[in-house]
Amino acid sequence: MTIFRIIKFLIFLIFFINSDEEQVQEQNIVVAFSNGLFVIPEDDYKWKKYGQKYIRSMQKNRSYFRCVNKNCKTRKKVELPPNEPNNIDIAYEGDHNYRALVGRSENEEARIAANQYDLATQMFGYART
DNA sequence: AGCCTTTGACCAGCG
DNA sequence: TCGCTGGTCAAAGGC
Repeated sequence: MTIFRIIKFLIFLIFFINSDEEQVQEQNIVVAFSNGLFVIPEDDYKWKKYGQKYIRSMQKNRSYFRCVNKNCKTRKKVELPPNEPNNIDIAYEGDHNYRALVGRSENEEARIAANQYDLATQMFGYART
C-alpha cells in the first residue's frame, strides 16, 4: 500500500468518525472465559469475512470483511493483537449505501455470538466445545 | 441446502 | 528480475 493510499484512508476515517449522521450503531458483545471477560464491538451491518492475515509489521492478526450487500462496496478491517484481545482496531473503508437493518433475530444474535466466540478462541488458542 | 469461516494459493506493489 | 508483504480469491468444510 502506498503512502498516498494510507493518507487517503486516514482522511476518510477521520471524516467517518466525526460524522454525526450515518453513524454506525455499535453494540458490544461480551465473551466470557474462565479467566475473565472481554468485549468485541459489533455494528448493525452484515459482513462476510473474506480473509485473514498476520500483519508482520504491526504484529497483529487482521481480518478482512466486506458488506454482504452486493451493491455496497464497504469493507472493514479488524485488527487484534494476539496478546491484547481487548485492544481491537476496526477500520471502515468506503461507505454503506443503505441503512442497517434494525433488530436481529435470536438466531442471528446467536450466530454472531458464536462467531465472536470462535474469534476469541482463535485468539486465545482455546478449543471450541 | 445454504450461509459463513477457514486457509492456502495467488496476485500486485514496492524496494 | 526477484523476494517480501499485504490484499483477495475460492475450494473445502462446519454449522
